[in-house]
Formats: sequence, structure tokens, C-alpha cells
Amino acid sequence: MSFKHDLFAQFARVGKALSNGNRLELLEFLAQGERSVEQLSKVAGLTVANTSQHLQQLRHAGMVTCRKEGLKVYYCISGDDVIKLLDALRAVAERHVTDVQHLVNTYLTVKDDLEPIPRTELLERVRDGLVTVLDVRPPEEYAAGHVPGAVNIPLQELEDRLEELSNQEGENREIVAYCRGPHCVLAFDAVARLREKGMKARRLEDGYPEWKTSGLPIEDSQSGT
Amino acid sequence: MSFKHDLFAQFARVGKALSNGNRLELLEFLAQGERSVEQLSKVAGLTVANTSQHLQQLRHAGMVTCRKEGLKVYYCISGDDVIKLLDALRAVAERHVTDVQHLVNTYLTVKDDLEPIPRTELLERVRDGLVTVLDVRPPEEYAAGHVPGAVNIPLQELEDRLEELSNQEGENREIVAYCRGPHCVLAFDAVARLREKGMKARRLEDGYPEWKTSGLPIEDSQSGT
DNA sequence: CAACTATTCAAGTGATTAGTTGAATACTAG
DNA sequence: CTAGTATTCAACTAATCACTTGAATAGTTG
Repeated sequence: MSFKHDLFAQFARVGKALSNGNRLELLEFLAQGERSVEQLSKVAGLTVANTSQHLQQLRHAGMVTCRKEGLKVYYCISGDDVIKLLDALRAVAERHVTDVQHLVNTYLTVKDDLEPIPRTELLERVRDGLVTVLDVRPPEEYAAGHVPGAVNIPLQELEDRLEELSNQEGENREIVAYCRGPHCVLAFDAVARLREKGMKARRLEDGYPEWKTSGLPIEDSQSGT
Repeated sequence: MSFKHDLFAQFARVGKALSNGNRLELLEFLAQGERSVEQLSKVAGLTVANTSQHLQQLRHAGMVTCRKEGLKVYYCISGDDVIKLLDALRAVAERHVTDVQHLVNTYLTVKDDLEPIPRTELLERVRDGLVTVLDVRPPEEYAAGHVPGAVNIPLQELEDRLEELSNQEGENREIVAYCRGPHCVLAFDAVARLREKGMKARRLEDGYPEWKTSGLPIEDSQSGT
């Protein structure tokens, strides 16, 4: 009865692809759109050769596909089911691995500020002009729809475009960051970076999809300040 | 920026738990209910010590919890999100890993017979008395609801209870097996074993949950032949 | 065709992992 | 308290994995 055995071994190949932090990070970036090997290697802080090898493991696991165009090879996620898988993984990790909660507590220090802001509360505060809303998703996703009045600064550009946020009001206004979903690390990351710079930042409780499906107002195309 | 790094490392811990075929098999059995270490070790064909170690890895990844009762320790899946994760994993593997399709093709040989039978077609053929429906899930799940007229023989007992199927009609009647879902290996496994014995067997396209949610008739408590 | 670039391949090292074996722990039954 | 059982722990080996380095491939540009 090696059928079952082999089948589980094949499933395990997909599992193996998920068993390394760097690969998960690569997938996270790929989830936001097509990227070249070079881009990916930079963003993950790996050598190009190493990145290439990880990408090939992901490819063998069927999680990404690639396309050659001129000199560059562009990788992308091979289907929505892969995104679902990543979401499911994050959900399990966040709910069940105590260290994840611990990590979040440790890095996003102050307990009071740590609490993510719920959707409804954010809406009020936006209307009152109390907060700046930051959308850290890539521009394409932002263009397809976003929280009204949100500023779009993809995570990668955050460091370079900090003034756009601080110039908002001159003062140390509170910033609320959101991204693709409640378990998407982008917003965590953004909040962590902003706090490093001494800015007041919190995270929206969940991401854009939840905002949208809960019937709250949205904007599409683009909006500034 | 070790926050992000650490966070991915924690997610990877869950991924690691999924990176071994034996652990996936253990999870598969645990998904069907609480089991003791001994039961699990038998069914996975591992030594007890080895099983125990795998279970502890799963526990550290937050995917299973355990409960001590008298001499035995019973393990179970720690939440529905874990089941979702497993389903997502299977879905990705089945859609994207070509070897999985290849495996299925190789073991469930004849192409014509390979095609799983759709729900609606099964219903007709059951009514016409053309097929024997086989539910390979554990008795508890069968008792909670099953396809009308289905015979319940858990996979483990299949080899010993073959006569219950062949006696059905004397003749080499076609058998349609189903289990927990479209990606559940139990039914694949059952079909493979039945074919090894020279019986005519196919697989229901999906599992009981899909049957139920599509509004087709069901029976609960028990039904025989 | 030669110089250059982006990516992949190949080989090697140190670290991690799966599995085995045998002993240790924790509980039950007599 | 002793004998017996279910599970876990600890120590070890062989295999696998992550990462580095340097060379090879495939494409582009002059």
C-alpha cells in the first residue's frame, strides 16, 4: 500500500515549501503580484542564488509559476488556492502558536496602543479628521478599492516616503495602517517601522476585504491626502 | 527588523509540521476524531516512540492538543482552522503538483473508471439499485449522517469485511466509495484496495459534506444494506 | 561577435531532521 | 507496594536542508 504513502509524500512536498521562513516571506511578496528574482532577493535580504533556489522549491511544490521576459524571470503565485493556503497557515499560527502572540506583544510594545482599532471606530475618527489612514498594499490593489481618504504607500517605499505621512498635519497625528487582511503581516510591519521612527501608529483590526464586505464606504480609482 | 523575521519563523513552524508525510497522515486520522497514541502509531505504521515525537511536533505547532485519561493520552485537532489548513494544502497539491495527478492515474489505473462519479449521477444509480455505496468514514461520522443506503465500513476494516460488499448481489456490482471530502484520501485508498481485489470500484466526486450541503437526501442514525 | 546582465546550476559545509533503541515517567490493578 | 501498561524522554545515526561560492547558461546590447 504505497499509494497512500506516496500521496502523503506529495502533499508533504507542499508542506515543505511552507517550512522555511524565507520562503514564506517570498510568497508573501509574490502574493502581491509578479516579481523578478532580483526584486525578491533584495526584499528578502537573500543572495540571488539562494533566492533562486528557494523559488525553485516553491515551483516544484506547484505554488509559483515563472515567465521569462528578456533578461529577467518573473515569478508569481500560481493560483488563488495558494493564497487561501497561506491565509489558513497564518490563521492557525496566530490562533494556536502562543509565540506568535507573544512576538506581537513584544514588538508592538505598549499594550494600550497595541490593540488594533476596529472598523467602526476608525470610520468615526477618519470623519473627525483625527487619524491618517495608511494603505500599505501595492498600488494595483489600492486602485481597485480602498478605505476612503487612505494614503497609499506600499511597505517597500515606506521608509522613503515618511514625510508624506508626517507632513499631513505637521503634528504627530495617529496613523492607522491596514493591508490585505487580519493576518497580513504588512500592517504589523508598517506599524513597527513607524514606531521605530517615533510615530504614533496602530493597526486596523482587519484588512481591506473585511472592510469592504462589512458594507462600509469605499473609494476606488485614487484619492489623495 | 527582526520582528518580521521572527514572525515568519513562527509561521514556518506550522509549515514544518506539515512538511512530513507521516505527520500529515496522523493529522488526517486525527481530523476524524480523538485518538490515542497507540491507535495512531498502528494506523500510521510507526513505532510508538516515533509517533509520540511527531505528535509533539504537531503540538508545538499548535495543531493538536492532548488530554490524559487514565493510562492513555488522547490527541485531537485543536480547531476547525487546522482542518481548513489541511484542506487548503490538499487543494494546492492536487491542483498544482503534477505528480499527485500522476500518482492517482497510476494507481487508480483504468482511465474510464478513474473518473469520479458526480453526486447527481450517483443518486440516480442508487435509486435504480445499480451500485453499492460505501462510506469509509469512522462509525461516529456515519451515524451523524450519510448517503441513503450507504454501507459503513471504515477503511481500516475494509480488508476484513470485503464479503459484506461482494455478497450484496452475488455479482460484481459496482461500488462507489466516498469519505470526508473531495480531497480526502480515504476514498482513493478504498478504491485502490477494492480494485486490487478485482472489484469494480469508483469514487464519489466529493465527500459527505458536499453531498449534504447540496441538498441531496441523507439518512442519519443507521441504515443497513 | 564580444561584453554584459539576470538567472540557474553544481559542489561543499554546517545545521537540522527522521527514525531507532532503550531507559524513564506516570498511572492502574492486584 | 509490586507488576504491568501507555507514553515520553534521551542519545545516537543517516539523511536532508539552508546557505555560500564560483562557474555555466541564456538573453541583450554595442
